[in-house]
Amino acid sequence: MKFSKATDYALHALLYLIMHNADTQRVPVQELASSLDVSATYLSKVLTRLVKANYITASSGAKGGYQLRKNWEAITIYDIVVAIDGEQTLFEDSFDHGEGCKIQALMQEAENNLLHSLKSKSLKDLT
Amino acid sequence: MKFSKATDYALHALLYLIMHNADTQRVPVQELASSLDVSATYLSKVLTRLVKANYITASSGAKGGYQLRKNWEAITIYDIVVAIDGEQTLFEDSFDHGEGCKIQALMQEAENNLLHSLKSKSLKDLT
DNA sequence: GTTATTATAGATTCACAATATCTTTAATTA
DNA sequence: TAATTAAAGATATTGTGAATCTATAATAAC
Repeated sequence: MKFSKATDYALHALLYLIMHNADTQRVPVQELASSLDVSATYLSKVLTRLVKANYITASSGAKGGYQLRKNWEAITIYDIVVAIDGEQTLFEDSFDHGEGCKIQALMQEAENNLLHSLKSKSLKDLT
Repeated sequence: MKFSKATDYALHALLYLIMHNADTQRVPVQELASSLDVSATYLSKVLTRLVKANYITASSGAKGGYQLRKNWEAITIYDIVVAIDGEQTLFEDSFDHGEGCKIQALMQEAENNLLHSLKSKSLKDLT
């Protein structure tokens, strides 16, 4: 019952981009990695998922790096979590008790409260 | 970002106890394990945590087994989760950004919504 | 008391996924 | 062409949940 480190890395990297006006500038992963004091190649792997999901852009070559998209403020925390960790549900019931399983219903409701909260917050709220 | 199987096992074992009037009768782990089709020794380890936390009782020897306590209806799902998985927080921030870290605040709030929901449901809601 | 039954504890193994590193390749700029 | 940077692939490392096995302790029935 934990979020992944990768999600933590992603959120903090995004925060760095936001704080450094990276909607107009590009930031190489080296800079991000040393700022967070984590492995650059691993962080790169994480950020690539955000690129794939179209939440940030990346460009190779000199003066390249990662960059926020224009609409970055609207991206929700939920979006980031899903892009990194996937959509796996928090509670996987090993027992198939069918529709009426109250345990599953109950856990599902709790999880929905979490997800709803994550959906209600966006990157704008980090500023 | 998942609950443990152990919690799943525990909840379903409790449900079995509830459904079999185990507030007056004792149910050996063998019966529970075969009902859920899981390892008996492992399930025993899980249930022992509930015993330690005083949510159920156990007695050794012939005619022994696990039994609900009188006040079982008031036990919340949160209680069970904590007894099994511990109180570890869902989001462990690797970066110490101090009090003002908005990422942490935000994730904490989302997590609180989950926990509040788990606290608002009790074993009585499984009946 | 003896035997059978049951939970508990300890040690250990197993399996798998997250995390991390290394190396190569592709893209881009100067 | 040379330098810089992201992406991809392969592989290693690690941590830990899950599970098993064995031994011990407690209890009931006889």
